[in-house]
Amino acid sequence: MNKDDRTNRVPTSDDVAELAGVSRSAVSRTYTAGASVAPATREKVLAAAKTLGYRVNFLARGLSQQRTNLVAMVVSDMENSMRARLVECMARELVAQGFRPMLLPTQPGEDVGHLIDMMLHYNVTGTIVTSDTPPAEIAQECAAYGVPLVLINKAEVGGSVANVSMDTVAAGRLAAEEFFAIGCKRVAIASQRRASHTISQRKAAFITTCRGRGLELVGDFQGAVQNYEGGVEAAQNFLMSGIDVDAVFCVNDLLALGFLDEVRLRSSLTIPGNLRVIACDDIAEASWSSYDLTTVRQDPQALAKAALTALLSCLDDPTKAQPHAIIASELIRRGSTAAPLHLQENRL
Amino acid sequence: MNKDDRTNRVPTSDDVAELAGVSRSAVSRTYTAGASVAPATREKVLAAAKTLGYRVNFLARGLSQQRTNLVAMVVSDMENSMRARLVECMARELVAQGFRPMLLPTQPGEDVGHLIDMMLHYNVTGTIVTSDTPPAEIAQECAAYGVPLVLINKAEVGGSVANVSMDTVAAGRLAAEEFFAIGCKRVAIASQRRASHTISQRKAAFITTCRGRGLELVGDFQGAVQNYEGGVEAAQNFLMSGIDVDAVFCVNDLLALGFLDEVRLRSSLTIPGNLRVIACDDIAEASWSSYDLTTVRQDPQALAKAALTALLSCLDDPTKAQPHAIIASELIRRGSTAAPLHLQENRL
DNA sequence: CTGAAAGCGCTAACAT
DNA sequence: ATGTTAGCGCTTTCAG
Repeated sequence: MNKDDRTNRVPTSDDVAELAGVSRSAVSRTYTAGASVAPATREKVLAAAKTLGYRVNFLARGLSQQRTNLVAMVVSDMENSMRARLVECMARELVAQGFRPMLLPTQPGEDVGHLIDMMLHYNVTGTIVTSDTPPAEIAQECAAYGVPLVLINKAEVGGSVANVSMDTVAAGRLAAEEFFAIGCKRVAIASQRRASHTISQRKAAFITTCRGRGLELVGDFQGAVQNYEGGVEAAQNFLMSGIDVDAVFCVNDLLALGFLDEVRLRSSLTIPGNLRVIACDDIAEASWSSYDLTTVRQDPQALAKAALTALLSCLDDPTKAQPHAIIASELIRRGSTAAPLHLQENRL
Repeated sequence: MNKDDRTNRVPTSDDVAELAGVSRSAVSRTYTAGASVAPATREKVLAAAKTLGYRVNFLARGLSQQRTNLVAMVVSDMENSMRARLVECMARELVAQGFRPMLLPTQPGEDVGHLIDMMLHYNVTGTIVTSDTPPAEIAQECAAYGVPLVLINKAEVGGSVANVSMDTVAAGRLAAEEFFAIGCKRVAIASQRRASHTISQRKAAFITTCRGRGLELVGDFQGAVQNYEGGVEAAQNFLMSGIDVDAVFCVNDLLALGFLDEVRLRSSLTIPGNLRVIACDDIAEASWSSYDLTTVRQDPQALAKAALTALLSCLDDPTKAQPHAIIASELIRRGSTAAPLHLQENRL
């Protein structure tokens, strides 16, 4: 009567052991890859577990193994569908590899300390950061507590932390090359005021290539934030400036959509007739027929896979050099840069 | 030398106790709300903890308290920015209340058993489902293992499970009322083939109200899925049908965007000139100037808050009746239903 | 108010 | 191959 009042409780390995007539260790071994259990006992255990509805408690396991397999995902700005996709891909990859993603949303001005607390309280096995949050603090704490950290599209911290990012240099270059190829002469940039490292790199590469190709850079029109509204604001600044421009390089798709909408709403400029536009990311909206935006694709799945590989490498050997991966960029040509007819013929 | 080789390890309550010259219990009590600790010892503990960089290990705590505060969020279809927002809001709410969201992405055809395994392995304190995954299995398992479950926008299971949803009936009604108010006569629906419960309710309410107001329902044009491509497909079916229509009710915004784009691309119909459109959700894209879509707002934050309230209620007293909440809907009037001039005057 | 001791569910030496 | 034992880090009676 003492042991049987465990009615309706979630079963433990003890319960299974008892029912199967073996020891707790036997049960444990049954669920440990590469342990030595006799097929017979293994069967008994599995049978007992099945009738009881037993599942290993990973938290208890984590406690004794010192490894929870919980991975913190620090994320901000999920409004941007690029971010949302990345989060989804990342979560999928993690789950597929036996990890569990703990979603930690941040906001730009938020207290990072709180975030760190949360991860450390739960003994996360690793951390992945893909937010606009300054990761310096996080990096420091993670290092102090021995938690592997992987940064996605955030190289600010320098070489000291594992990171994975798209090829930002190629992105800027591809855009400039394309503008050159379709015969543009006077180009501009649409960006956000407080540019991140990624954005600065894209811009720098774009500018360098423009110089090399003899394209004249006539302006950098900015919005406050890197989103739709930022694009609207950038377009307003562009239109007010009255500057004559052939082509605009937008630092990301979401901003580009706002830019396009505002230009079409407030001016008589047509795209690609009077103005060609290239952006970065290739979010779903970019391919919608209202936008049909030429863009430099950033593959969220590839990014997620690479991030996981980096994490595994850190886990495997923490003393090893921090891995750095760069995901190839690819130009996706769409309507916003449809070439003038005489050039289209040339390109056949 | 035996205890001091714990160099560079993450500190435990034992370490803190030793440094503070108290027992482990004292340390524990310091971090337990409403425990009785002398202010003096409390100070000593906090000081020691600070110098050591100690944080309570919530997993170990969870093990002894039988409560992890981990909450599983089962999510599918994050492409839809409504979902992405909801996930973000939900995660924020959870974190704010001391829970930690474990993100479990699913895909339509995926194995639910695997999902359940994952939650149960980690002894989640609760589960929130906002996916298109049939929750019947999940509901069953959660009930079997005593894990509180809250469904968002999924009432299929009936009254047996806690759920929170927007007012779908009002949504359909508001749309129909508005079409009536602006003088439409022949209305249609754009939807997806395999309609969920939510969608069916919206449609039913729309149809009922149309009947009541004497609006003629002339068709239900469908796409395969409830997304942009589904909207495109629905529009193609609509255009091919050649049926003359005043107004179209789209079952959600994302689908509406595809519908609008395709209609504008493939026909000479203008919106709202020849065709008025109302949808549901009020995602960010709906307000973009390319779309300017009238829609019935679904407030993700309110939904998230309500879901959390429901979860807390279940946690508080599992025997209590499962809470059901309905979030009010609101019609957001935009350009896609701009009324004819003579009616606009009437409405001043 | 405080410390000792038992226990949460599991794993990992160590014997056997 | 299997059972015994000693933890993993923390909370919580129970004495004092």
